[in-house]
Amino acid sequence: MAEKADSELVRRQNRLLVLGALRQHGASARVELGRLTGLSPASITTICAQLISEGIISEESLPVITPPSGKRGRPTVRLLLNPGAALVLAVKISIDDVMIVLTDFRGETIARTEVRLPTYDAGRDLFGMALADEIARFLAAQRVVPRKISRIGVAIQGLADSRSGSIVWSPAFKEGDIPVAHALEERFGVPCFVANDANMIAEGLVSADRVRYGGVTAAIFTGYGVGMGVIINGEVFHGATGAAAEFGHMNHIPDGALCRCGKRGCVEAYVADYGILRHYTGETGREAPRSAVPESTMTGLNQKAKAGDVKARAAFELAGSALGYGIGRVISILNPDRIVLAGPGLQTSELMDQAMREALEKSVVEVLRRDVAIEQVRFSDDMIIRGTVDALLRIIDRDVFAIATPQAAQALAAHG
Amino acid sequence: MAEKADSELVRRQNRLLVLGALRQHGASARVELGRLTGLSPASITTICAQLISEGIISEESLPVITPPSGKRGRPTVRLLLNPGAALVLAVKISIDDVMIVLTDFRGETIARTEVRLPTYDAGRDLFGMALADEIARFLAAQRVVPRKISRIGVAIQGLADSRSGSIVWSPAFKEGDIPVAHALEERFGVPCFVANDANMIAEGLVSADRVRYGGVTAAIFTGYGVGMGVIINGEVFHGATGAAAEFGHMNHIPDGALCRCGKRGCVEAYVADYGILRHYTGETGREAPRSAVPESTMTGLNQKAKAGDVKARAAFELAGSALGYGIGRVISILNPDRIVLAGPGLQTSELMDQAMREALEKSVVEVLRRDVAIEQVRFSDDMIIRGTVDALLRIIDRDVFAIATPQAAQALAAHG
DNA sequence: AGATTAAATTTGGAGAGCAAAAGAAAGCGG
DNA sequence: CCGCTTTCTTTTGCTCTCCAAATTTAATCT
Repeated sequence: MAEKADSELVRRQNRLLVLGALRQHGASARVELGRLTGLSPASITTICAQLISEGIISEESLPVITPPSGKRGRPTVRLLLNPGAALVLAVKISIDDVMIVLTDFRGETIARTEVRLPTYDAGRDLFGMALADEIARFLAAQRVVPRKISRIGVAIQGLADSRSGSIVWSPAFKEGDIPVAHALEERFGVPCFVANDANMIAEGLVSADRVRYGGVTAAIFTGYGVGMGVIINGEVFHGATGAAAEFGHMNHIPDGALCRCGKRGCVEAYVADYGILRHYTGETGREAPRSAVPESTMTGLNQKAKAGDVKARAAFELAGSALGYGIGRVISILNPDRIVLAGPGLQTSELMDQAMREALEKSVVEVLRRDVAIEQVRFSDDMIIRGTVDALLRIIDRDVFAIATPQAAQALAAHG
Repeated sequence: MAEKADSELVRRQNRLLVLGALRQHGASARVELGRLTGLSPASITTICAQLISEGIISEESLPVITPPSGKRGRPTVRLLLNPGAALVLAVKISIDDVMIVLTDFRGETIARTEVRLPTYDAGRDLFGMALADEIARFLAAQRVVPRKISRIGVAIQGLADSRSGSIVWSPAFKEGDIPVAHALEERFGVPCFVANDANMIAEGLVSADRVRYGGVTAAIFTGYGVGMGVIINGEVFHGATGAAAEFGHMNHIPDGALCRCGKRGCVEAYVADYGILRHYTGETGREAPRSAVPESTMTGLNQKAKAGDVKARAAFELAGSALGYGIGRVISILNPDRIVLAGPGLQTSELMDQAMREALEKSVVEVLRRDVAIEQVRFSDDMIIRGTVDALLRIIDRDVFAIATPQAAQALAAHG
């Protein structure tokens, strides 16, 4: 059942509203915050005074000589998130590679690094320590005291367990069930989460456009792997254990092509780069390659298809069809109002796009399809880190700064 | 973004908490409500006094001569939902058949009727009126003034559109897009919703056991059709338009068996009674039968399978396999912590159950399956109406009675 | 009958938001 | 140049909420 409500909850909620408005709209005057949140000027004044006294936001310092604004009335004083209020650390783990990004409370990047770190052959018990070492080295180089970090978020390909903070299964690791969050929390004394990379991209989408992606959206990403993030009422849906939206490993054809996960017939085994390539060369039964397929290979294959190569065309059509059936199954279960497709594959191959739409028409009744907007979005690798940062900042807003500190409230009351 | 919070929201939330506690635990004393809701005795007193003055709840009237309770201290005064606070009307539409149930605010049935009403050949424009006529007749017979009804809920097989309140597609109707809610709202001046029957059963499950079904649960119902209801954080998930969880019409095999919906390869075309029967007789390409398969037919088929009939065994195994692959796909997308299976098919056929589990093992990696509890629940036809009533009452609690009427508050303040 | 126990209510206070009034800081206009 | 207007912000006074603590109520126990 829901929580009981009291005045503390009211304050928490309204502080969150103010922080959210500032995050979404950038520097804003108090009147503007009033409009955005629906709160009265009086309440906005009180809440902002408290947030300022806590160092979470600050008034914009105007230049000494104010230029004529051309507007009458008392000039607005814009408020902005205080960059130094918190630091967050976003980590993206790929095969034998780690990207670490440090941002301030506004989400501006302070420093970033990408380093080689063995993952595939890393032992279950040692990886967390190795990652912590790498992060510690990065922080030391940046002269940042670990304690100053407020949250750490780790994005991975594959299955994450949000409860235990571990990597359940990932193509980047030979072993499974690798604990990560606990090791980082121990080392740095900071809460840490582990999540699927596609879910993090979805976090980024919500942050970028709350209106567009605020309903029920399924965002599907194709490339070397296939991932999905599901947004329900503006919140990324993680499922019971954090493994929701495993679109890539949803079965497409019983006893079908072998997938990296060891099962047969997964969507990924048809739609991912390596799947398309395998179907072209005709070796679908073999284990998938470990290393990524070079982009040039896929571009080349695409050109062959365009030139009329029958085998290449068949491979792309098979991929498009699998994707279409997969999307159809997602529509049947989730009834989304929007499907976002991102990934190099679709953008380059009309063949695949067409096969996808045909499969959708064949497998889903029109009445279920008719209200779903399907759109393509440009994908960049940076979206994963970006989304992880967005998720981290949202967590801090909600779990840390929305909660009023009694000291600040009292201090404010004492010498108003 | 979320709503702003104020004292009115606090009251609303806490009143809802009290109503919810009374609904779930039945008659309870004020102390008990305090324990259940986490509210202080003082607040409980105030809230209950207001709810009583509004006629929503009432104190239990004790017998004139109180028997010795054996307990010291001031005796508890139990509070209970006032049955007469509201009336709700739950309607279940099947092929050429309508069930109407009138219940009080506690959910106790006041009257019920089941009448023949042509649906399959009903015109799109006339059905709403015809249904309204039938309801009006029922209410007249019960001497209930339509205005006394607070909400109407209509459960249907097939696709409902919650926004327009219409039946988008249903096996009970030849035509599609049949408006229903609007006609009833016009006639009776009462808000009305239209929803899928499986979603209503899911509502019933949540009401019956909030703890068990409070996480992410997918409840799948097999029988003449195949349906699913998805529960996320204790709320039934309806999707963008109210058509979520269309498990039965999710594709299983591309270009597979013909389904009632006109597409090929839907789960239902393999798992529903008529699907199993067709596969036994070998006529999977034909249009599905309109009328329901008699239970005796399925029991007979089951016995044949047990006796070793190869074709019967194959039909059940095919059904179980389709169900297993379907469940696997649901697990991949939703990552539920619980799957509930209900329906005569599974309970009677171990063959089907076994094939289902084998398909699940073949199509979903162990790490995704391991945390999902799969349980069987006895299904009764009454669950649909029961769940619709539960949904209606929850709506009334939240949207009507949780909102404090200013008059009542003032009246209370005026003469203590 | 008085003591004990437990439920419910009353009282007084704190914190929240809001409407209305007041204050602050700019441009405008004679 | 100085008052007027405009607009943003703060202050004031009020109401609403919940809660802790004290009080009242109504039973049993001794």
